[in-house]
Amino acid sequence: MAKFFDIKLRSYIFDKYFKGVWFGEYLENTHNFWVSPERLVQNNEKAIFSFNDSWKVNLPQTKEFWLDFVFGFESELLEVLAKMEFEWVSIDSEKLAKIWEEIEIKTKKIEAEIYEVVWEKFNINSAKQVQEILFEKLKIPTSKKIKTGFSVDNEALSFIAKDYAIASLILDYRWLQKLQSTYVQWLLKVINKQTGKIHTTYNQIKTSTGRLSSENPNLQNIPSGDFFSDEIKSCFIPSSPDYEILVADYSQVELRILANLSGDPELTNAFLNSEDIHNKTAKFLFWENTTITSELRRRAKTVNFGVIYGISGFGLSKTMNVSMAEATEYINKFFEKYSRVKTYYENVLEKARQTGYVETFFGRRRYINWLNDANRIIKWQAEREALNMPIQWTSADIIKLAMIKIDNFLKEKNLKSKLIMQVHDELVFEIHKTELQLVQKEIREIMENIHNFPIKLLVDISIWENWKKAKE
DNA sequence: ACAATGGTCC
DNA sequence: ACTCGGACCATTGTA
Repeated sequence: MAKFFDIKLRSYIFDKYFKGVWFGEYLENTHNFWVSPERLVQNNEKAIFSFNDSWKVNLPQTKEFWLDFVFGFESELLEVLAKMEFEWVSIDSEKLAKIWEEIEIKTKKIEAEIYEVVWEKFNINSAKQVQEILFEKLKIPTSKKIKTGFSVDNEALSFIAKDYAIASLILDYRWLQKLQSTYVQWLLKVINKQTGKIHTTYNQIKTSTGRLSSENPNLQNIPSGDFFSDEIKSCFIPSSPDYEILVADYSQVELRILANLSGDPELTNAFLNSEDIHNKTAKFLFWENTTITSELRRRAKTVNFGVIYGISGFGLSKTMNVSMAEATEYINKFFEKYSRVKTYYENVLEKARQTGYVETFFGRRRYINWLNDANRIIKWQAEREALNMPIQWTSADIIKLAMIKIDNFLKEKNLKSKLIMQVHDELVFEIHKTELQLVQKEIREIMENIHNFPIKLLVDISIWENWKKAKE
């Protein structure tokens, strides 16, 4: 284990991770660990587990992850995460309360409009009741079928919104309701009364792709992009007027990693020439259009991300709302243009079938079990995971390394600035105003040079008086 | 308590 | 028999 200089911090970490759950016997094929609720015994900096087979939990990590957890940089990251959690995040609760009021008023208004249209009161939050109103009472044509009838999700409602005002009203209502219940209300609830701050928990061991997760509250899915979302984000403030919020954001990190891993010349050139990668994809996907509108760029972006996520014609057609034939054509065009990506993917799968695992750029492994399964659905699922994992986990590793290095830097120089949040490819800091130049420069330096890739990593840095979304 | 549905983020 | 990777959370409705 890493040596923790602070006894309080150390006991916090042991509490958090090792009190109830520790790895005992590892079962190679299922990623299952036999664990026990027994206390851990602390002995010479080592956690020793007292066995008891009364519990079994399913943790997604492989044996390699746990080895790294103990001997590699995950243990150093543990300390950084604990410090972030200790610091907490300041929030402007008065402003948040005001937003709550505003949203409440708007919601009431839209609610009344909806009731007026249908001449009836019903619970708009209930999918079942919305189904009844739309499809039975108003006889609106249905689209997507689900288990219990016809879907009334965003996609289905958007589809009929141009003909039926009620659909767009419900969409508006839902959006506000979502913001209110999941974000504003939840944040207000978890603000600590004494400190006025919020306290999230970062989980290091819950995802199967090496990313962190955040809960109670989840700070990694705060919405952005529209008026109220930005209002909510602006409630995240520095802990004192001496600080400012710095957001450091890896630019297109997963596509850059894909370019580095595959060595595809087209992708590589695009990044070396600082082209807009989504525009580039759009240009040959929709070649018949001379100008690339923002809509076409958005669709090309979906294709680009689809490739990272392990593409399939069916899935892409669903997210892009096009026919399967059209989606398949986009995929074919993509692989035609970026042909080395295709070879790279084939090689990954080939190697995975032979060895049973895929690995990240830094050599971490994940064992994939169902690559030769007789059931096609299972097999394809395994293939998608196999293709996505090296990319997503490599980028997760990169930002984790950056967090450790930046923390070491701040510690060594005895600076006041602090890392306060992580959102997958984005780090959020509180920077003391006197340290602004120095720290900003160093953060960029560290993040961009985690590894000397042929295609450099790029970081966008922006400084705000509160937490706004950094530009894409 | 739990399943189904829906929605937000990278 | 109908799938794009990874997360967390709310509400309703059924058990």
